[in-house]
Amino acid sequence: MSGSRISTLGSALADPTRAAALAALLSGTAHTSGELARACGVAASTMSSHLGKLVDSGLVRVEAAGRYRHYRIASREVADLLERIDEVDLPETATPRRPSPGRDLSYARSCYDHVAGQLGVEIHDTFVDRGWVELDESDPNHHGVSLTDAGDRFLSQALGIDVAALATRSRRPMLRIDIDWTERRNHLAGAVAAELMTLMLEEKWLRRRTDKRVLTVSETGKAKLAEHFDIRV
Amino acid sequence: MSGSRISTLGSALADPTRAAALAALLSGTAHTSGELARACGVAASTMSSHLGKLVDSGLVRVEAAGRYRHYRIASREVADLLERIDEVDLPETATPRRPSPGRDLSYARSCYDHVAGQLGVEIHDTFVDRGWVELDESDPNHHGVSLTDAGDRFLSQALGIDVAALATRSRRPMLRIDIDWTERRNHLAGAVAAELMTLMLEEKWLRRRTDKRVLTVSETGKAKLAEHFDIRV
DNA sequence: GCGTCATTTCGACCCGGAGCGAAACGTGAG
DNA sequence: CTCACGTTTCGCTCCGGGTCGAAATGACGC
Repeated sequence: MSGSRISTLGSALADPTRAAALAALLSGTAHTSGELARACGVAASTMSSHLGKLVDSGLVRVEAAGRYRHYRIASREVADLLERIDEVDLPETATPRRPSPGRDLSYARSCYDHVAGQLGVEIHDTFVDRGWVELDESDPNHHGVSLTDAGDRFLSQALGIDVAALATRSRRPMLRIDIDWTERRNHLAGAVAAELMTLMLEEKWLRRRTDKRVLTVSETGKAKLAEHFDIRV
Repeated sequence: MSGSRISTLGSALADPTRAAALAALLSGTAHTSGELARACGVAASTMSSHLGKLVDSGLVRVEAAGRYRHYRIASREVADLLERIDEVDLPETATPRRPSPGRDLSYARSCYDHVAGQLGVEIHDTFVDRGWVELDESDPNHHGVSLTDAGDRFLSQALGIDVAALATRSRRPMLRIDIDWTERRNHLAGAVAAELMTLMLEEKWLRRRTDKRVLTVSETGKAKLAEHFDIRV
């Protein structure tokens, strides 16, 4: 039955060490087996065993690279799922009141290759409010989100992102919306969102912290976010 | 770290018996401890232990009812998450080619309280194609989906569903879209979708099979689906 | 070829937890 | 009150799997 699928995936997620490895990989960057072993505080052999299970389960994919092996999350779909699991609201969990330490840590973070967290939500809202995105009805079977002319203009003139060029060199969807309807917190994903985060990192608006998923906003970033998105950090 | 949340939830899902119990509960109806024990083929004491863990994890909620105790999925959000986990495409899993036995079994099924599966997708597509739903921009902080006048008219005239009355007696969102962007398969959820499925069951368009999640389309249903939604089963 | 280094495989240990039956608890019926 | 029945708790067994160190494998550089 379908239940066995759930338990199989659940088993893969059940171990704290594997979950820590996945959390590290959720930054979107690949890591070697040794890096992950050190990061999670276990022996290399232990991490090797865990990574084997994660690969078998289909959550993680591995590429040979000389004498190293690079592990990464298998797909954006998997990354999205893991983020959703990480954020789902479990009613009975006595809600450990995470506003205190949680606010700063979760204000901005990366989800695979795009910006999520509160900052991701605010960027999304700006795109919607200013009419830079619209529901794409052109193809009846493709209820996606597409960039408006105004959105395209903003990206090229203000940020120097050439969406047309991006489309030619990347086959993935240009723009998606990762949605959490129950929380009414959406953020942008897809190639454009990935490019946007890359730019923010390269231009040093954002910096990765030691925990690779957490992003901090620099002084430059505060100014730029206010200038371009009217976001006050 | 956030990883521990994932592993906690993973542990709750890791056991096949617990997964089977969750699958049974995903039909949206409540079940007693004994029913679930028989359905999953384990002793009552074993199921009691599993249900205790599921309640502790926040996935399941329980209500005392005389000398019975009714267990149900904790929230729609949890049901949505479980459905997503159940359907996520794990690349390396050697994709067991599910079209053969999967097609019939998954054509129509219930997800908590609304119709999902291929039929759910087709109903959603009809609502979109005919302009019965639209992106709700009225409240800038509420990027939901709302029924258009045409949609409201269809529901009341063709099916006798009074959306205004529904809104007064139910505080939950009238309409949501459960989205799987990567698969481009969306289906309708929310109070209206729940009411729609209830009507289809009462009017015997659909019938629950022994596996409570699976729905079969009756002859009446085929005619009605063709008439109202132009869906050929 | 040989040493080095990252990684995986093997063997041994041990703890968590899934399973059952029996007994205890709680509620409803007579 | 007492019995019947659904459910939970307890005590127990047993298996799976997470952990490590040691040894084997595979690549690179000299």
